[in-house]
Amino acid sequence: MERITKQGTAILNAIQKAHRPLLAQEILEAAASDSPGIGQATVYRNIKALVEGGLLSTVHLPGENPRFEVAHLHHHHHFHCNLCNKVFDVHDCPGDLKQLAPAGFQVERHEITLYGSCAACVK
Amino acid sequence: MERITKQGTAILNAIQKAHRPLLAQEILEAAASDSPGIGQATVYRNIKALVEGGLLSTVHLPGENPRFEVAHLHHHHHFHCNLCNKVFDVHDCPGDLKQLAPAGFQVERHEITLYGSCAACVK
DNA sequence: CTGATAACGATAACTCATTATCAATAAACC
DNA sequence: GGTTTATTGATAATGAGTTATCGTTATCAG
Repeated sequence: MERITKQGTAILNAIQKAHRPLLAQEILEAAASDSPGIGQATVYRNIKALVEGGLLSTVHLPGENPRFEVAHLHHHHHFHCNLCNKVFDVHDCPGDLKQLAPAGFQVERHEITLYGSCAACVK
Repeated sequence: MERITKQGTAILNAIQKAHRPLLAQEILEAAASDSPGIGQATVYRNIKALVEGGLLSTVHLPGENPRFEVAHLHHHHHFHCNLCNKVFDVHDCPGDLKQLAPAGFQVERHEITLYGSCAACVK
């Protein structure tokens, strides 16, 4: 990705504007409004390059395809809306969960996924 | 699954003895010690029937293939060992996490995955 | 403006888990 | 034990997501 292209700009823009992790499919749809006719191969190519370049991070939720969001270093979690299936960042965290693990287990990291209805769907 | 077969018994036995969620591949390997030469199609067939029959529950962890464990009703979480890649049940829970979500979001459920080293790998 | 070539789009190919097919085997009722 | 047929095992097929291919297009350095 040495050159600046309309498609690449549309992809990065779509992800930056979303403020939430997007599926490859969602990125394609969002980027298509800026760059009509954009191909899915282009989306995958650009995502891959952006992840490898450290600009994006990959978000895995249980039983879901990977989503992508702008890499931000601070620890956070995710909320999956059961109605619209969108995923949102949750910036709060219950903190240390080491004490949950059985004796003898060393906890290095944790992932929390909340499920329910997002603000837009509750209305 | 109207008949009791050596393979079916080996599969259910393997899962019951594991006391942790197993991948289809792990079930195949464990059942093979009771029933050598057991085929993977048989494992998938039996797993499917056991899940549909309510005896097994499916465990999805982020970015992982489904695992299967004996269905038990109580709320619990999971621990994924980074070294041996086995998954263990975590029977403790921090409790209500509704307050983590942004304002306007309704939390119905949560999933927690802990990552680190299991007791066997720590030694 | 022009040439070199990176990136694109369409589509074929690939990966990997899972499911379907089907002849052979083995439960279970007689 | 014999018969029926559910189940098995080997393997082909499937499905969904992702990646490779390749001719075409468009970026950008000169």
